[in-house]
Parts: sequence; structure tokens; C-alpha cells
Amino acid sequence: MTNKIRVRFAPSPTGPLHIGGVRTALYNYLFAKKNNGDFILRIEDTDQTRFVPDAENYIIESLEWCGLKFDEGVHIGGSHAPYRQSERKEIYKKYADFLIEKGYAYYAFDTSEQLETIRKQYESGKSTFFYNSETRLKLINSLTIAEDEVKQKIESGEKYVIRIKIPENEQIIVNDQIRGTVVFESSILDDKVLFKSDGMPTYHLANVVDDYLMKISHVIRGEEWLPSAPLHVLLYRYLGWEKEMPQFAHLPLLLKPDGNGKLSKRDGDRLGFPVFPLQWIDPFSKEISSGYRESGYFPEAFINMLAFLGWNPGTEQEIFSLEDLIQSFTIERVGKSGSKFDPEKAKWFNHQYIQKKDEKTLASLFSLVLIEKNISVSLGYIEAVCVLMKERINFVSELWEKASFFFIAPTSYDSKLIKDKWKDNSSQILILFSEMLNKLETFNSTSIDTNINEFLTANQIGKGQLMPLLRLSLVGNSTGPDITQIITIIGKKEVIKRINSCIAIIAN
RNA sequence: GGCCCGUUCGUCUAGUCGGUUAGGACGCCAGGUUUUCAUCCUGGAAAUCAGGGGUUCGAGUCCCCUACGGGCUACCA
Repeated sequence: MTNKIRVRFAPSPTGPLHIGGVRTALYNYLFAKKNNGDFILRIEDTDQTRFVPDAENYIIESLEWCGLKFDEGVHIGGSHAPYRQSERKEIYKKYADFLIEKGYAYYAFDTSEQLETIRKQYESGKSTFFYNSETRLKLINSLTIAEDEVKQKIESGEKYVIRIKIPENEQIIVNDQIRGTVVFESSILDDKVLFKSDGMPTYHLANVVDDYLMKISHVIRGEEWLPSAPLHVLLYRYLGWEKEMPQFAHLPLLLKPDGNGKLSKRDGDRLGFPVFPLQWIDPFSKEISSGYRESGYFPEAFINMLAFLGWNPGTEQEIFSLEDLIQSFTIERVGKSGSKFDPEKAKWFNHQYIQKKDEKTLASLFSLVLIEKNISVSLGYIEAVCVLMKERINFVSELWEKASFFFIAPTSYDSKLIKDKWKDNSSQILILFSEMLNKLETFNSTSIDTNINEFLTANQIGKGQLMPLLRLSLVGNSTGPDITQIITIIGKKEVIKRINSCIAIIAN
């Protein structure tokens, strides 16, 4: 049997996937593809109370947008279907029963309320309650009550959970691909619930059973899972699957840009950057959270940026296509410490990718904006604008902000520019210039350039007297690309028209 | 509180076998280009490698302690 590399991304559908989750999916994907392995999407929906409609679709759509393709999963099926844990419900019970049979687990009848009360008592006594070897014999479970009574309770329909029986003094070793060997004392673990009273397994049981059944070779997940890794190791052992136990790799967390702590939805709202790949509208509150896609990020840029948050190739190259990333990715080069997310660098990545796009691509994106503005111009015209503008922008959306003057004449003029540059003879200069332009037969940037120079020397006018005025009348303010280029694109008629209306407005 | 993980410029990081002027990128600042703004180019400031002890001829790199930060501590994942 060949040990094929198989990894899974296993989110729970409790809301939109945030960028930390996307990064986890990305690293799983890169690792799988680098090693000719399979990448699987499994939905961990064992908590029915936290289920959010549409979250699953959101997850699928997000990863599709990112270009991460699954080999198996809820949405595409596969040889280990079903991939939704709620649909695998029947599978888990027998493994829980097996553990009980072997004495590795037991039934517990304490209600949540009872445990809560005990917890509070401990708290007021300044200690913490654990359901473990010290306390389990004082609680209501199959270790403390007679076998037939247990049977009777269950048969009468009394609610119960199944808990793992953690051994007393054992060292449990977790071998982590990123952190090395991590040792835990079993005494600090508690008898975690494996099987809930609603008939569903908890994450701990379900993920171990599924990873085994789905032949997962590597579990690459967030660092928040490291503390429960020894529990999972124990489960593999008790289930008799220690030899098939996957390799673990616990990824460092994504931290908020300022201060400390895990990156959260709130940080995005607070600091004005998206925390989610796609826009998300909360089905209950209708609250809108912005997404990278809607903010104008290219998926390649987004992925490139995320890949570098916690991983680097060890070279000075920073721009990596998804294919490049697959080639270069290794778990060994994933860092150990959490990374603060930097929204500024995210913009820089998008700027880099915009430079790589050709004008046709940019124009077709920009034309969507123009249609919304009810502007109809030729695609060639839009392309010419994109060629000129692309190096000046980070996002396609900035095209309208910075280049709307290519499509609509300015209606107001920057007062500071007028104050600085508008002189008594300005109207005269502009009129002369437009007369010259009007006579021009070859209308391209070189001809315009040479004619401007000839015009200036012939009329003894300095460049500084003319150019700012042209910019004022064509753009309305002192921004934008080279004025000759603007004239070339806008065209003779429009330039003359704008000069005239500028004079008309300012000369008053 | 307990357990676990982490700690190199403001930020992302290189540094994997101990010997480097501790390198790059983002951002920032300055100069140049553009008679504009931005881009771009060049340069600069920026880490006493969290602190303290060891080991060693020599430590960011190995060991120990401390501090700080983070994660976990549910019939949530």
C-alpha cells in the first residue's frame, strides 16, 4: 500500500470563513499539491446549535474564488462520502461503544446544569473543576453506579454522554511538524465528552474517526488545536489506530495588526480592512462584513499575501503564483510565531498584480464600473486609459476615482491651482493654444509634444505658463498622468471644448 | 489560576552546521524623474536579535531561568 498524502480542510459552518481559515486551507492545499496528494473538504457540523445557513456555501465559494480546488468534498463527493459529519452520525456511535467496551470510555449522566453548579462551587473556592480521575468517582457515571442501573437509565431514555477515561499518570507525546516534540502530562487532561447527549459526537471523536476512515495522512490546522492534540493521540491509541495516526502540524495564528491577540471580525471593522475573503451578510442580523473580492483584490494577490503570513521561501522573491507556491511550499519553512496582519502590505501585493494584468483585462473590469455610471465609450478608449493609469493604482476601483476626467469634463476647478497659476494672460494663452491644436492634422502624442514645444517657443511662453493651465482645464486639479497623453486620449474636439468652458467659468 | 506554544527593525521575515558590517520586503523620511499628483529609481533612519545567566576562543544561533505575549481550559469547533 502506498501512503498517499491526503489532507483535509475541516471548517465548521458557523459563519463566514475568515482569512486565518483561508490560510489554513491554503497551506493544506499547497502541501497536498506539492506532494501529489489529495485535498479534501469536510464539513464539521456536529454542533447543531451553532449552525448558520449559507456558511457552507460561503466556504466553498470562497475557496473556489481563491483557486483552491478540492479532490473530494461535500460539494463534489468522493470515495469517502459523505463529507458532512451530520450525515455520518451513525458511524461515530459504534466507535464510542467500542471505547466503552474496552474500558477507555464511560457513560456519564451528570447534566450540564449539575456540572455548572459544581464548577461555580470550585470557582468560589478559588480552584477549577475538572472532570478527571480525581473527581469522576464522585460523579454520576457508569464508574460509580451499578451496571444494571446504567442499563436501566439508558433504556429509560435518560440523557447521557460518553466521556473518555484519561489515564492517571502518563506522558503523552505529540509530534508536531512545526514545533517538534510536545509532551503533555495526562493528569492535566480532563475526561472530555466524546459523544453528546443529542446523539452527535464532539469534534474530538468525529475528527479522529473521520481522519482515520478518510485515510488522512497529515493534519494541518490552527494552533488553537494544540492543547487538544494529546486527547486525539490517545483516541488513536485506544481505537487501535496508532500506526495510521496522521502527522500533525499546528499553524501559528494570525494576529490583529495593532496590539495583541487573535485577528477577529471586529478588527476589520475597527481598522477598515476586510477580514473575510468574500462579502458576508449575516442571515440573522443582516450585518454586512466586507470581503477581499468585493474590495477589488485579485485572488492571486490575496493568496500570495496570505501565503507569506507565516511562511516564506527563504529567497528574496515575494511574488508567487499559486503554481509557484505549490513548487516552493514546505512545512519546514512555516514559522512558529503568530503573524500580525498588515493591511498596507496587502495593498502592495494587489498593486504588484495589477501591474501584471494587461489592458484588456483591466478594461473589461473597468467597463463594468462605467456601465454603472451610464458611460458608453469604446473598449479601445478604456484600454488606452488603463494603460496610462494602471501603474498609479492599487485597485481597479481607483480607476474611476482617479481617471473619471477621461469620461466626464471637470465641472469645478481646484481653487489653489487657480490661485497659483491663473494669470491675466491665461485666457489668451489657452485660446492661442486651442487654435493651434485645432489646426493640427496628425494627432498623436509625438506630434502633440513637438507642436506644444514649437508653440511655446513661437509665442515666447514658458512651459510652466501653459501646462498647469491645460491640466486645470482638462482635469480640474493638479493630479493625473502626463498632459500630452491625456490630450491624445481625450481628443482634439473635447480638449478644445474643455478649454473653452474652463475659460468661461474662471474668467468670470 | 493551570497547561501548552511563542519572542530578530513599527510590521512580515532571512538567519537552519555557533564566526554575518544581522540581509530583504511593506511602511516611513530624503533626493532624482515627472514643471502636477502618483508610479518609478537612488539613498536613509530603523532590530544592544525580549532580559539575565551559563557553555565556548567566539552565541541571534546550544542550555537554564525570568519577563512579556498568545492559545487552550464547554455536552463549541
